[in-house]
Amino acid sequence: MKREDNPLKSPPRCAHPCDDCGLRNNSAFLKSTAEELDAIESFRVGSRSVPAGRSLIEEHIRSPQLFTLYSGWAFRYKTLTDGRRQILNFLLPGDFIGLQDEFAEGNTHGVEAATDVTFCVFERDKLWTLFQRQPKLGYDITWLAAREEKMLDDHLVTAGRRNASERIAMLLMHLYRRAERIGMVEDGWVEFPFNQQHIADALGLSLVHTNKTLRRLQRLGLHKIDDGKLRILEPQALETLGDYFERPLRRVPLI
Amino acid sequence: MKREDNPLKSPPRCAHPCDDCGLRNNSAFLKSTAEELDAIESFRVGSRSVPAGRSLIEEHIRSPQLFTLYSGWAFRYKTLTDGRRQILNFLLPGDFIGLQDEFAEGNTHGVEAATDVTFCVFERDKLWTLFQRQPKLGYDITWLAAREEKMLDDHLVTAGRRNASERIAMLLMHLYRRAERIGMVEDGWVEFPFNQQHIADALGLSLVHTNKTLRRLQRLGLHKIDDGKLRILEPQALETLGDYFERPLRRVPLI
DNA sequence: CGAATGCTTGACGGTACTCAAAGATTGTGG
DNA sequence: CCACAATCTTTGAGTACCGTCAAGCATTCG
Repeated sequence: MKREDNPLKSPPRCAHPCDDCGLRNNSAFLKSTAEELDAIESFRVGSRSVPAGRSLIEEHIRSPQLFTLYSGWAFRYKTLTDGRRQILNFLLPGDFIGLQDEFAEGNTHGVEAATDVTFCVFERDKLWTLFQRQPKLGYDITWLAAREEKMLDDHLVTAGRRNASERIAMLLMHLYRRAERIGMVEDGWVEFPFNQQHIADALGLSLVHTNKTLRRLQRLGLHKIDDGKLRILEPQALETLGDYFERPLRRVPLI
Repeated sequence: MKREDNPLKSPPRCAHPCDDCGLRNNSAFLKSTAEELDAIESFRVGSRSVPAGRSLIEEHIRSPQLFTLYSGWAFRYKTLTDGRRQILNFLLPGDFIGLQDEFAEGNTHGVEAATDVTFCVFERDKLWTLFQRQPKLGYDITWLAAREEKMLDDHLVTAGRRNASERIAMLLMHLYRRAERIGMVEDGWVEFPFNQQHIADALGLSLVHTNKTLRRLQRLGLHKIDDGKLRILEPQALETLGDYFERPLRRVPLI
């Protein structure tokens, strides 16, 4: 008998085997075969939790492990030596974490929990074995990497070529759509555990200017952020302003 | 008897089989086994050339093919609907191109040749077959994707958190180091087929401001750009200014 | 030699940054 | 339960970095 808990709503636990994984019932993800689940199971070495504000991966230290986020919000970031921080992207349940430093010596990203998070842990050294045993899962991982690169492309366009209000419009729609896709929206509200410094660091803006721009869009009635939750009031207006239209989202593989 | 031409120096031609590939003699790349070469060979459907300034991949059109750049410089970019362009990254021989739109409907990047380029063409539909037949090559492709994502991370930090001179310092060092790695530096000079508009679009700056900043760094004696070639005069100064230190570069797989 | 492309420079303006300080909210300990 | 600290948000003032506009110059090419 499966427990089928939903990590998005109930307190997460992931001690159970992958074929009983609450996230896998989510319609945003592709189904895996029994053999694939088996391979994932032996790739996985356990699960961990980290409270909001703490690190999953310390910057500049190559983690010997890979993760799949199971519940909560996190983000990847890098900092310059004088402390300026850039958030690279935001992580939601199902996101596969850590592939980027497959080869880097130092100079790696950090990953921080924005809410309390739970995640599955995989041994990096077993990655190659996984590719051998189940090429399909290797293909899936590549697919996930390509998808994340695509998101980075969009963020780079944002940071490079959009002005402040366009940036904010783009980010809000992006995050909302992604959360919506995996069923994290309830009554039009999404959990939004980011403060204005996070938004500023993601968009390459200063805190003050972020505040003023955010406030202006909210006064215009385009969105609302309240009590750690986000609501989109005028999706079309925000999409047009940000010149950002989320393409139809396919089902995504889950490792 | 192998021809062993060097695509970096002599006029490129790639009608010959992969085990006779000029690029594979380059010490920047990992050696492949005979079986791998065989698999790559059957994955490949031919080679093509495109003159400077023309497209390898049209923006917004999902290419049914994947490429490996064989000779020359190219770049990936995206444009907003009002024409603002952002260059996402630069492509050198050995770079694998097109994985990013593995799933995107429209909304894809464009790829343009900066010099005359030659590249190998692969059938996207055969990618999965390749993973099955040679998981190692699948692993390599993932590796390449992760590496490119890492470069995007760095560019995002640049666009988001560095000022104009820091951006330029970072970009010049980045491009120089990458070109150097595959032996494209001769007497301290690298082919540099980019105009100031390219640099501006890569860094998220205006043309005018790019010009003034570039000029200032050149007057300071940090670098020289002349006749389509770049020379780094003060690598340390540029690295410090850009807060960007290229990590030791490993050998890279070549598909 | 005129057109096209790219580089350079100056003038001016605005978007976004910095500095500063005052609310608002939350958490903590006495 | 209140006081105080800590964190985050908000607002104002002044500034600067960078963008836009405009025009001149250099080089290439047909």
